[in-house]
Amino acid sequence: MSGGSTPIRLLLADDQALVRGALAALLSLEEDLTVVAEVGRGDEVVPEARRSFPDVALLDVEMPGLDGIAATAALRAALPTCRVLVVTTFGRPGYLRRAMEAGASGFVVKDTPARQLADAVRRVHAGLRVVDPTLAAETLAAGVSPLTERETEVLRTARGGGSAADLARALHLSEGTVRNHLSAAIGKTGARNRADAIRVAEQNGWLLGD
Amino acid sequence: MSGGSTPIRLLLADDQALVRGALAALLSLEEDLTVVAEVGRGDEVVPEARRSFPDVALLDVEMPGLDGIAATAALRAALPTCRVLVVTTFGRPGYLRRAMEAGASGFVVKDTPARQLADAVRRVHAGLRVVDPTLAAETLAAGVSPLTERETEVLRTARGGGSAADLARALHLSEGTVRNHLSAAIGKTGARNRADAIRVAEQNGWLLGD
DNA sequence: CTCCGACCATGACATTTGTCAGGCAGCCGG
DNA sequence: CCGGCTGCCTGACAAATGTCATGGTCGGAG
Repeated sequence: MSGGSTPIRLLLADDQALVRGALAALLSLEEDLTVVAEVGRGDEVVPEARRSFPDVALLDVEMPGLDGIAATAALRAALPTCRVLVVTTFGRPGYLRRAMEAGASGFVVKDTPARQLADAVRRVHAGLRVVDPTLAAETLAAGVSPLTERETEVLRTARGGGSAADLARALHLSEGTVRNHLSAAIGKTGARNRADAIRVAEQNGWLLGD
Repeated sequence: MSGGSTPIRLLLADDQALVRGALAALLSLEEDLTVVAEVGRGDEVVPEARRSFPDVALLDVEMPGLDGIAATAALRAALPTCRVLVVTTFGRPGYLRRAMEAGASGFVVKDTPARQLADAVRRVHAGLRVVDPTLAAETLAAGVSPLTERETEVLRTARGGGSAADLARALHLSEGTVRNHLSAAIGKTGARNRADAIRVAEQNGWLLGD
């Protein structure tokens, strides 16, 4: 399969060192793959990529510094020839959508069989797109976020657990306005209360952006 | 290090197939270690262990079927000679305490360096205990759960997101009583409201039991 | 036995939260 | 220009949530 040609150069980004190292070990077993860089933070992806010039970058979504989606966009801008394969724990529908919009070539969840990962890397490197079909269906079903910008912002701030008055102060709004945005979000998500709405929105990946 | 003696037999349990496979690849690089079984659910640990007789079991905490703590206890009861090393994503203070109480010999979080994992396995196999020192300190600081049995039960049920009336019906209590338990929990956790209290309790691993 | 403390349970009360109708600004198609 | 639409903001009202004082039960210490 690999012949004698140059191996595919990989960059790994995952905040859990153990997983990162384990993935490196797994992928290094393949003759046609070589891991040239590992980082543990999203904001280290581009600087490291500039040094090591990988062909494919495997990025986790949940990372400190910069999330995997933002890192994808930054990397695509800095090194357009480098393909991105997003490898994540949670198959949140919105994650897939955002990742593809940011320029990722593939999206794989961490409970896919280990043997398929190397193939996914090869396909991405060959210019193909790789997505979990089940997840793709869910993404289409869930659709794009129904939340308006303000609603999203309020929900995101509300994750901290503060009261409506706290949110109002943080966002420079009236307390009533905050409650109204929350109410709208509750209605749109089909939730029963504030906490529930936050859960639903998070599960669908609607709280990602800035 | 390994010489010519029999290698240490390992069982791996993690719900994320990719991580499981990657860990297997990582550990298989060591001459004195051999992975004899892999499972993706907590309730498969004991049956599989009865077949393959591992020397050390690496268990994740978050697993479907049976959580890693319960699996630890079950495995210790079924095969007392098999040591358990818990490998988890979250360094929740309560997790460590519960794991050790359940009979685990070691506790490692997934952002420890990959190279240390094999050593941890060897130490556990040799009868030593392995714990992340930072986490051990946090555990002592956080102390044992201050929540009473009922409070814990109410909080756990409240995770679903239902209203106080729903909880009252589910637990066969008066609505006022439910609110009172919640209020007590809020006070003890230092939280500002119900949702916040749930977060704090979860972070500390106080919501594990049945 | 009696007291004491811990836990559980309950209803009354104040605060917070969720809902609603309505006002304001921008934007688009006619 | 105008009506219709969407999103943002606000205050008033009803419903939920959180707090408190109180009483009941059980088990251990004195």
